[in-house]
Amino acid sequence: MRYSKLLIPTTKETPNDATLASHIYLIRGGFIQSVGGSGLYNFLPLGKKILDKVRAVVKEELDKAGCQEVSLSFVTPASLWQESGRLDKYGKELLRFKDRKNNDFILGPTHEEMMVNLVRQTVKSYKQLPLNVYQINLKFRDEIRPRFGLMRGREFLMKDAYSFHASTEDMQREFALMEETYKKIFLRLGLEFRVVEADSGAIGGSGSKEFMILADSGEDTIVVCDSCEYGANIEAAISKPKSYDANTEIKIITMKALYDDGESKIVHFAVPASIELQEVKACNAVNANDLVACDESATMTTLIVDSALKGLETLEADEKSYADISSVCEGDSCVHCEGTLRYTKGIEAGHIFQLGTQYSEPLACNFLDENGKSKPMVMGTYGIGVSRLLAGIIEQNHDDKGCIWTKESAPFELDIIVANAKDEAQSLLGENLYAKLHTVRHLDVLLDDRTKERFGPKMKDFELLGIPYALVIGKGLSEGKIELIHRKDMSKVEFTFDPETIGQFKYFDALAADIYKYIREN
RNA sequence: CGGAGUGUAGCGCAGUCUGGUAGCGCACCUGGUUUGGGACCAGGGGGUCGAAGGUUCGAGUCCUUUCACUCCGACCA
Repeated sequence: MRYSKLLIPTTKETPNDATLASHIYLIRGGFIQSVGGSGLYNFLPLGKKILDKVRAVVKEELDKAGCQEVSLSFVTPASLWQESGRLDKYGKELLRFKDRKNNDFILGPTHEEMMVNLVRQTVKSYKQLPLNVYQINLKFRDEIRPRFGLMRGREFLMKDAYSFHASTEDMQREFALMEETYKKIFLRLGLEFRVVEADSGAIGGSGSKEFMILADSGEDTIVVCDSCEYGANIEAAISKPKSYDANTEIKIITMKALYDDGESKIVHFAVPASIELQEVKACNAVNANDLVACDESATMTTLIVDSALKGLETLEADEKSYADISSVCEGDSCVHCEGTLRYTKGIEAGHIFQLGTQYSEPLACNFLDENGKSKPMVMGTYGIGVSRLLAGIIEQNHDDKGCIWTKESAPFELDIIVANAKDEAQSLLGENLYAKLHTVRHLDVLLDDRTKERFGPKMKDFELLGIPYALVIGKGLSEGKIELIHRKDMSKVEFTFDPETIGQFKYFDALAADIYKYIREN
């Protein structure tokens, strides 16, 4: 494509609300445009192109794994959510509205209900199972505080897959297959990532794993082992139990636990004084929806003691129990291999869950087994934040000049920069190499043929856009030299030819072949 | 929802304290010069100053109300 014809509104100035590299460069590179409303973005031509490429990678790998793509209605009747019981539970993130007949609707933040509804109407027999259906569609979550551009928008593109099985074993087999499939997707996109054990949160279920893109700007803290594969979100991380003696100083934390039905109760947690309480673990230990800070209370009715202290403390309470509620610290030992655990930051870009029958039971998504007996289907659910992946790729691949897209995500494979588009020889070579590489060899080439820009801005735009290679046709031309620049490290390779042959079409083919070969082999 | 802040041209900002013709940089348009690292000269277009109400001869500026957005905390792909 020709730069002169494309809508690529790059800017020199940074938008004032952007702090994260991905946010800054996606806006400055003209990939996306803020809509003004918070957490809402338009995708401009280049952003859309990248989104489609990333989406294609996701689709290809899922299809290879036997998943089937569908597309669910974005607007969801509220009655379905009433059925699953989530309408009241989900809270303000769920955007609700009415149509002209005063019927209630929501914009889907996730689509378990819709997908279960699809399947329960069409699948009746064990012979039709297993089934894994997915869609890559918009989601809307009315986030309390959207921020960081595509990292946490209110409207975002997500791949959500749902699998349906006749047995837990078969669901677990699919869960493992999805884990492998996700790894392939993340590898193809050129991401450095880690699969970690996670807390299931609002989606529910057990045995969930998160796919974390490693980046300092990540919002999640993850615990990783330096000698084995073990990794876990800090919310779910465990370490080798530490030993304490009776003299260990103990601290007690008082919190208020909130429950579904609006009830709440004061709970006390006891952990070694040197260790932090892990709130998510603590919350799970009392089966609460949420824990909030509250004033200290001397009367202990409900007490949860960290299991590491079992038998060592002398605390008394009406209701006393033990649970793992302590935070894993850096330097702790791995439960699997004696290695040392350390913290790192990650961006949650994928999450896979073993759901069981949590949705199939209330929504009566049943099938008849070999004995003609009706049973709820066993489900798994698997998500990838597709638009978030774009942000993640840039968080991991950028420098102070701009984006550095990975091979499968780059908006173009090559940027042919004609340094001075009014120079006839330069322009001629640019046009002909473009024809040879793009039209004949099907390399995805951007021809920077702009006559109004000089060399400087063209280089700046190349750096900002993060195209893997630039071919610079400029001053060296009269000596038979053109340069290929690697965006990643800005290193240069020269291609030479006899300057006498400039203008003779047949020689372009050999040059184009050299360049093509070089790009494909590096 | 708690705390802090900001709304003035497409973007980034000044002007508000002390009321008196709405400005600057970038971007954009025209002409010319330039052409390997965000060029230069000359000319030009673009604003209900977030909104509503009030005070005043006169409001971007003062008063009241309201809306939106951003940043820091608790939730999420």
